[in-house]
Amino acid sequence: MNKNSEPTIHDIARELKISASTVSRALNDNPRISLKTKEKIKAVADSLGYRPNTLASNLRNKKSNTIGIVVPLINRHFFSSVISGAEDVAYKAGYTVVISQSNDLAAKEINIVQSMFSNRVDGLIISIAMQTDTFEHLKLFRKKHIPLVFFDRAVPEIETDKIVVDDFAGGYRVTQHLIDQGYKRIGHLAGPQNLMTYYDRKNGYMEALRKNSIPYDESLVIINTLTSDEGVTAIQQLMDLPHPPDAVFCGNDTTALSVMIYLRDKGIRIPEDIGIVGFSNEPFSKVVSPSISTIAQPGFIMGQKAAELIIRKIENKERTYQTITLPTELIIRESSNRIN
Amino acid sequence: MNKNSEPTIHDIARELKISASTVSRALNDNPRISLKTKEKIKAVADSLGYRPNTLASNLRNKKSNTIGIVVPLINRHFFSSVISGAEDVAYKAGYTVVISQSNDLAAKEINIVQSMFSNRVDGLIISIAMQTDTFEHLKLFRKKHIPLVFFDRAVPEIETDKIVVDDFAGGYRVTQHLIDQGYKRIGHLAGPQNLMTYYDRKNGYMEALRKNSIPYDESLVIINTLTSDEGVTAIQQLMDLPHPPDAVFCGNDTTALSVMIYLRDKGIRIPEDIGIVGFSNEPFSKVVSPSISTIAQPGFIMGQKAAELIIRKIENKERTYQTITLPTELIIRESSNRIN
DNA sequence: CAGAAATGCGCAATCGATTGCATTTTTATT
DNA sequence: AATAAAAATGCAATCGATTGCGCATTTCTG
Repeated sequence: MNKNSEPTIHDIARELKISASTVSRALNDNPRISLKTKEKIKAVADSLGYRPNTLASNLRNKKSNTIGIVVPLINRHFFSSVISGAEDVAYKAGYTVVISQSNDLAAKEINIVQSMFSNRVDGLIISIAMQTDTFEHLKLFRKKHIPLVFFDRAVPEIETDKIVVDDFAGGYRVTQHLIDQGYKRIGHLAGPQNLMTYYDRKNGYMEALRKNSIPYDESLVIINTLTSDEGVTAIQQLMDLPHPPDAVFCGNDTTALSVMIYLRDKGIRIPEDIGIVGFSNEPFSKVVSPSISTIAQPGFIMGQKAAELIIRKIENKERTYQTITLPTELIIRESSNRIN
Repeated sequence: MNKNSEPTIHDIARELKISASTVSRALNDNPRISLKTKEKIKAVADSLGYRPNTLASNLRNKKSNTIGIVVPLINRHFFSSVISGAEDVAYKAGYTVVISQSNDLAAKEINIVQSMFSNRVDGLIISIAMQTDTFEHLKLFRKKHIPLVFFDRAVPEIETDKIVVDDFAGGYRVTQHLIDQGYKRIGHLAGPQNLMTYYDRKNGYMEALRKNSIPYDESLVIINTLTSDEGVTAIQQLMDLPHPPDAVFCGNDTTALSVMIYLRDKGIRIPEDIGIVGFSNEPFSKVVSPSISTIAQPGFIMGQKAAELIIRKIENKERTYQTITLPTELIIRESSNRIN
């Protein structure tokens, strides 16, 4: 073997004066090779410190054993949980996971997806960027029959596997819970309505009102991008109403928190005076005081399911697509619990 | 070209009745090919929907343009921040990032690292698992001259690039701060001492005591793996001492929080009765009540630096190793501030 | 206008592992 | 012992892109 390069099956073959084919088969436990030969080969492989070159193997097998994951931002709890869950399953199934973040920019997302294609990933798991509005880069995967799974933020017009949470039910349950707690005027901080997730949450909210014969009051619903600051602006606006709300369903935990801090500073008690519920069950929601009632989205499980699904597709060539809707869980904490 | 497989440079060559070499050179803008030919080739490549097969290219070039990152757990703010920063830099430099998590298990870490080797990553960025105590799998990278960068949790006995935070200074500053706040008996929840990070934090703590002529009391220092539960066990043990501490420097924010919750339930006031400081500035530490004083570790920046460093090594073959120590920042919040 | 120099391109080997088919070796059978 | 059958192994092509070397064509030089 060449001095400064890795040993290959040919080096092993030369050492034993046999052919590389035999070495390859032996290392893959092919029954056509006798046990005795296998043992000799494995011994030499060990002594040479041989490690198979996955690149070569992948090229020949036209399979990279790699799954691509694209998220808006790695450094966000929900997404990193999904990644963690997916990595977990993928690893156990012998797959490597390559990860990129779109930073919520369509241009970067397109780049990433194409690069993953060139890297011949066996499948792609993606939650699209907020900005993304063309989908040619994703249709490419469909066209080439490379498994594609959306999670959380899916593209309705692309028919493929999807894993989402039941945002509608989540919004519904939050609202019903607030009603059950005796709150009468329930406001809602909603996210961008072009994203199905936020759209569905709001619809769930509206449906719960309807079911309880509570008239829908548009002035109680504010739509923004749900940042901390926008939460403050929104709650100010709500509290300035002639009839301010006595409960607010916040589109995420971030705004729930900023709303709570604002109200606390105004001397308004939570949950006695105003009930607050968030969404997503961010780690902090459990530990702030008062703790924030919220909807748990099973990020880790979503990741696991996404990986399981895509691996089934990669390996079985199933041709039917499914949309898995994971149930959400309402976690009742202090911020909305004034009965018990 | 074969019906159900991707077009290759040979397909382009056949189409134009030229050789694959020319196509390859044209697509790589090799000056040996005339402009006219290049244009023709690129036109055909486009019309065929050609995408280079990175696997083949990587095999031939013995370079995967891939950087491996191994962290204990993806789904943790500090680590996901590092990943995010590293991905950012790597992407801009044309590298793909593959990620795995060791779950703090040595066995899995060894597996992952070997698999990354087989995948021929061009470099490896790693923060070792708590459990890891043999380093052959990492020495392999050194032996083969594949760039290796440690971040946060480094291995002293392996000479390579390292990016760490100044844990010693962090521990020192936390302790000095508690002393400045008038706390007299300062305990410490330390992490596994085989990890330099925790070892250094503890040494910083001890040094600050020494500088302030406070005798070191071994019974005030508890070493465990800093989980939430172990935080509780530890604080119980400390409070059961004949002379319990009036302040605790917790090795991370997780234990700081569980300690605080335990004390609160016991009716002990923070920071009046006991001062608490954590480490790492987890997102929740700012928003819990009382908010937790802590040490900020610049995760995103560490990731960026790590990626920059490893890319320089990959591309320049620098042979000198450096240890970059990033400064830490003491963030004083409510849990330890009883003077102002 | 012959010869030199530059330009443009192709041949074939290479990267390392895999595999269909062929060949050799061993074992079993008559 | 001869032959069939079974077992073990080798040959050579392949995956797709890259590149050193060489050949052919064009352009330049004196």
